[in-house]
Amino acid sequence: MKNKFPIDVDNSINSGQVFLWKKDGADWYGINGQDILKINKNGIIKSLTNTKTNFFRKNDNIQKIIKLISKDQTVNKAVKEYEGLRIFRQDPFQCMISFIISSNSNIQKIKSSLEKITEKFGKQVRIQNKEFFLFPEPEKLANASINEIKACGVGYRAPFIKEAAQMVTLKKIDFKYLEKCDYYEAKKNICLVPGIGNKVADCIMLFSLNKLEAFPLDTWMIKILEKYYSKEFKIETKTITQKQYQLLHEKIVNHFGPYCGYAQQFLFKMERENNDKKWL
DNA sequence: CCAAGGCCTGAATG
DNA sequence: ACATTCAGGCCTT
Repeated sequence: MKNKFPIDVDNSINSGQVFLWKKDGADWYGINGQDILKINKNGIIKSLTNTKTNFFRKNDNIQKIIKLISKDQTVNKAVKEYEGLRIFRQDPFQCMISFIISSNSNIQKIKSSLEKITEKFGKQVRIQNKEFFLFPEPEKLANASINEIKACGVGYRAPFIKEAAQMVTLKKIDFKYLEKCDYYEAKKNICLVPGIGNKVADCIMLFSLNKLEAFPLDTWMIKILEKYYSKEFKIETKTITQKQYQLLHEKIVNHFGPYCGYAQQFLFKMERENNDKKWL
């Protein structure tokens, strides 16, 4: 049986949601927490450590989701252009650290920092004659010194990373719980971590905690809202304040529906590509 | 509640 | 060359 909605692997990987993926020939290899994933040219995903994974979010009814978000004409255009773009379900701890690092940075730099972190703190493994570094366990980063973390090029975010890892080891952040509770409760909790504000929290929730109503509002999305949605979502203030972010999000869920996170991913991809932004 | 400024870093820009 | 700007924000004042 052929999948009517195949995943566009290249575009999905190059859409700013994951950073530790490398292409080798026709195959992609990626680090996902303590797992190594391989996606072949036919789009078949496999865990090289034989771990159960739902990286491709196979429970999403993508047909229904795309139908719903495509009611919006701009999203509809983006969907047609990047049909196979998908949201992955990644390891929450890795996702959290990745997006703490992402703030006020750029994709190349995020990638380089994360690679250094895996090389310095992650377990080295050899599988299928290839070398990999897993993502470090929370304990490892929680016990690292600020300077060791800084050596990975993360700058002032180093103490955030350490403290975030500590909160995970101390169960002040419990990903299992955050997955179960609703969007608002999860957000309230995750924003207690230093270095995590509205935008980073939304990324973590959308990409790793199964919260498809998360709609990360970064500078690009604000530009998009101003460009295509100046009537629907009027931006009142110069900078997006806490209050503004909340109000905007409510209007956005109302407009795009409960799967607005997918809408965001399509819009973001489209606008970045239109501006010739590099992903690596 | 909002605006403004600082912040690590390194690639890109002038 | 060398200085300045900018990059998928956050936090403090």
